[in-house]
Amino acid sequence: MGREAIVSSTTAPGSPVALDPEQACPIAPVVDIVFSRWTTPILWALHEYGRQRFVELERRLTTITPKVLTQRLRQLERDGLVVRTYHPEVPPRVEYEISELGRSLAPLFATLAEWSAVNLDQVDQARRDYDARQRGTGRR
Amino acid sequence: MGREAIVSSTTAPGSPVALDPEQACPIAPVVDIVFSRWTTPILWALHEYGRQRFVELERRLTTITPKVLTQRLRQLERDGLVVRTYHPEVPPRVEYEISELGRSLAPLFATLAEWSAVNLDQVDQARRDYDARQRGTGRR
DNA sequence: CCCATTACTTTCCTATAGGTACCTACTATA
DNA sequence: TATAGTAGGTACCTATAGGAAAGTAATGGG
Repeated sequence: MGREAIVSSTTAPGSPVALDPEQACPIAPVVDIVFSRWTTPILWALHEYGRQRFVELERRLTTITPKVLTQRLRQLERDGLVVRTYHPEVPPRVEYEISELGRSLAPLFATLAEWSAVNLDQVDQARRDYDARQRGTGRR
Repeated sequence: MGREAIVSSTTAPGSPVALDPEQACPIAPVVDIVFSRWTTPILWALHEYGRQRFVELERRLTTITPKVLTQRLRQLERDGLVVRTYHPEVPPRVEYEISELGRSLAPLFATLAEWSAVNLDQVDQARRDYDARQRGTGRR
């Protein structure tokens, strides 16, 4: 999600007040941090399967490239959501696990999983209905 | 997020089992539907401020273009999360509101807002710490 | 006539996350 | 020697969501 600064705040009377980004959508920064193609699955895997090595994550998240896995893990480490532990061994041994802060996302993930289980079918159905409608009359 | 089909499922014994996308991250489809640059703020505004016209949303979400607003609203309508109501008037009057299905996202949004309020500062702090560490020693 | 309102539409461009393909370093083992 | 393991690094390319800028249609009012 974008992160540009938006100057607050006024428009003509009677029309909606244009809001600064925090009020426009206070959850935008979290969404930006946690939800993307690979960040979410990485966090999910660490939550689900616990502490593991780079190559374990790589295998588990089958189609991810080492490049992207590295990038995402670095960012997650920087955000404080993941802890990286280096072991001076050969072959190299580096382990990743969810941090305290990262673990605080667990209720959120649970809510998402719940919503997914209960409602995704309805989204699919809505899409089918919408597409059928589009094939009939045009938009009004 | 990507949605490519991944063939399940086996690797050598003792190593993590590569999973199909649903098990790899069951929340990925929801994330794909709900969380993006403009989808999330649109849903948030409709939840927060209720039924409103295109131009009201546009003004509220200050920097969004009519093109993108239209696209996102179309997709949200298609997903069944938003209801569009056309009024045969001049000037044109079209209103958008959250659907039943869309309203079921409210607990999720509340959890996100809560996490945001409580934890974003820690993310900022973690980033500062990480960056300071990077400026000191290199990575080990 | 011009300007205003509303809800879009169209064309072209940009930014960036991710993808592709190759590579490095350091052992350990056959 | 080659191959294996691990954790990455580098250069270039691609796909796509979003951005920029122009436009349309149908009134209504000054």
